[in-house]
Amino acid sequence: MGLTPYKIAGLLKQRGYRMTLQRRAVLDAIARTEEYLSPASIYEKVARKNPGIGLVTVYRTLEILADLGLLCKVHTGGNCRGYLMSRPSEHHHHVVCSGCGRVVDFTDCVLDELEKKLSRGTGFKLENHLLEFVGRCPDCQKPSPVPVAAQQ
Amino acid sequence: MGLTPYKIAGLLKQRGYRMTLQRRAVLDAIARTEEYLSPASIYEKVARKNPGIGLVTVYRTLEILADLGLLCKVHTGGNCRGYLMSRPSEHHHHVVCSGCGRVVDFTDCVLDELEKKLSRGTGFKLENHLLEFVGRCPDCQKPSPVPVAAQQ
DNA sequence: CTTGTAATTGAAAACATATTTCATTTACAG
DNA sequence: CTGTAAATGAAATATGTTTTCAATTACAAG
Repeated sequence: MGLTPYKIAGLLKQRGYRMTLQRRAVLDAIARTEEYLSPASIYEKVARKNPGIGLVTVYRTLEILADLGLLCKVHTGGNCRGYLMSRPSEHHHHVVCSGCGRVVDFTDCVLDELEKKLSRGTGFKLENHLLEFVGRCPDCQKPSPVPVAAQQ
Repeated sequence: MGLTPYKIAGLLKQRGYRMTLQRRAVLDAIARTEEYLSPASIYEKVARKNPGIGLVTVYRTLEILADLGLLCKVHTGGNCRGYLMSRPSEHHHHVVCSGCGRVVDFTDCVLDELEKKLSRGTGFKLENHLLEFVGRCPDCQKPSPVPVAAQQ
């Protein structure tokens, strides 16, 4: 499986960033979570164990992690600002649970053929794409779902 | 082609909504535009011809239009709050220009097979998906691009 | 063409979210 | 240890969206 918080610590240092208690806490919170999280919920999670940490620090840490390519964004959940630790570092997409926010990755992206066709058809020079599936995870399909965590 | 502002006026009435000058203006602004627009840029566009209109009214109108399924959202542009008049009413996706925001629709969505596979593989009951391509439209590929309009 | 009324509007305030500023603290190289 | 550049937190600011409420308006019914 992917990057442990420990490995990431090294990565940060390599890039000239320092490893602080606060960054460690943010990393831990995201890494140990299967759902995507909003900045506010990351802050909440982190502040529970580290009272005194500033929301600003969470935002700044998120910016750095995103910059290093360690975070994925989830759009299909409400506010388009859901963050998630990047599991596979190669090209991948997400299946997101509309109940609990849990995210599963998949790497078999079948869009190459369509992309070529669209490029020919529209004249666009395609650079990127966004693909997410939304549905109910097995747990949330049960009568009394036991969600990983209530997602706003 | 799709829905004219005129037809939409009828649709609004059918649903118990009234047709006001302000809603008309918002509809016109969106319908005559090829790019996706943010609430703020819609307001700006509308206010140019209708000074005195409130930004609140734009938000409320957008909510109604979205509720009626007449608007599409664009995520790939900066803020995930880009709105666009829904052209084909059937299932479709977008190709978005990263230069000018122009949007082209396509209806051949090739995700059925992948969806089935993912559903089997993950146990998720899939409900929906989000697919957008981003690239440069022919105009914006030119040395001195002549974008439809500068996007925020 | 009136008239009554419920829907709609705009201004201001409230709320939510995100970023900047700056003095203080801290990680860590030397 | 120590010096210093990086990082932090509080407060202020900025940006985006929603709520509240009195005044206005669309339009159905007479």
